[in-house]
Amino acid sequence: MVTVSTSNEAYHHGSLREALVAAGMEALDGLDGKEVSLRELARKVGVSPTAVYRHFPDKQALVEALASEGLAMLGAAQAEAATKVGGGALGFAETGRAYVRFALAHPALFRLMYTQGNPVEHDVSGDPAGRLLQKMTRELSSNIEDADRLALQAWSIAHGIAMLMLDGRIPADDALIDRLLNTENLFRVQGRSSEESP
Amino acid sequence: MVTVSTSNEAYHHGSLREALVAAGMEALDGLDGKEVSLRELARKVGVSPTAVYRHFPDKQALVEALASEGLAMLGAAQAEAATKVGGGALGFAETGRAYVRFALAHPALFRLMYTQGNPVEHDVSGDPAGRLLQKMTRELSSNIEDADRLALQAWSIAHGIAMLMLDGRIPADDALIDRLLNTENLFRVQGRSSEESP
DNA sequence: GCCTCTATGTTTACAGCGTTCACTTTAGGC
DNA sequence: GCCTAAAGTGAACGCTGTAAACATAGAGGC
Repeated sequence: MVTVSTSNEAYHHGSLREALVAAGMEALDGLDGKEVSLRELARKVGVSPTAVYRHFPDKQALVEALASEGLAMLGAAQAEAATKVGGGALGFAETGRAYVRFALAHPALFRLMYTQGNPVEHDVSGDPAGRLLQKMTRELSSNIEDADRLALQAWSIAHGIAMLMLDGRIPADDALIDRLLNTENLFRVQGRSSEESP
Repeated sequence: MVTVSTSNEAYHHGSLREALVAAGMEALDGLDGKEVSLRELARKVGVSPTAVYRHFPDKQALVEALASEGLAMLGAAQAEAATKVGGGALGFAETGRAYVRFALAHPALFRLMYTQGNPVEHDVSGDPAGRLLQKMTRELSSNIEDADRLALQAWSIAHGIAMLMLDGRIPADDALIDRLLNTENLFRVQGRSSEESP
């Protein structure tokens, strides 16, 4: 039973949707492997399973609501991390760390955000974290093309680290995050690879 | 109904396990979002659902069998791609491309390999793709520490690109794969970031 | 050549899931 | 104060993974 913020049992008053999302976010903290169940959330909120369908067309829609809530949280965490060090290139690096740390702090939510969430299909407008990333890289780069490339690369690295750590492929170690996010060494290898090309 | 390789209906003869895995691999091609069902595989093979439990303790074990089959396929694809260009640094770069291409070619299998598969928990011995990666990076680097760092970074980038493309966050475009895997530009930004640090 | 034992299958059953349909309750506008 | 539309309920369907009891087939020992 989740105690909804204001009036305790004031359903039939429009708060069910928010209560479900709140219960969902709460349920997502603590279970990583298993996925959240619609009936379980209904139970937690004290309502019959079918009541959910008055507020969401199906489970997918409920899950997407959780996903976009998560994206907002992530965006906020990144923005805070960036401004705390004064923005700029240093702030940009900090958003990467914040990204991975967020994933480790909320494994189930993070997974859900990217596997279930509305795909945003190459449009960044509905994704606060994506918007911030685009803004920062465009400030750092001289032209938009470079900026967008950098944005996708940075995103890929951070996302890869996060996922591999969540999946237990790489130790979920804070120092390792820093070591991997620092990509100075990659230049050498890339250069060598170019030398060998005909 | 999947037609198992040798004798058509020679169950009760030890081929059920292989038939199930084959049916699983077949089922995984063609469905991305949904996950494979134990009962469905049993149906495809023409056997009752509970027969599966004579060969796998539970569904997870069956899924892990599929995962390790997938890891073997990936390792083979990468090795082939690397040798085709003559190995070396160029071959190393090629394994990255092969990794992402494999993910795009077998989305459901790839997801399953990394989210469900036996975590290998930081031990690379049961993972052919991981072994190859370790071998190549150690050949490319002067010391083991640099090599392992490079390995994890390269893995992270490729994995991030693959996942973001599978999840529809980034266009699944072949040219984009190359653009993102080429990380020469990252050096500049990283350098700037260092300048600003106190 | 028969008998038995074990590996491999089947049947039935249970609890949980998402979802549909028909129904009831409730709150608010006239 | 009624009436209507919104919101929640209950029963049911087909699906899932899994457990327990039972059936059968084939190999090995005699």
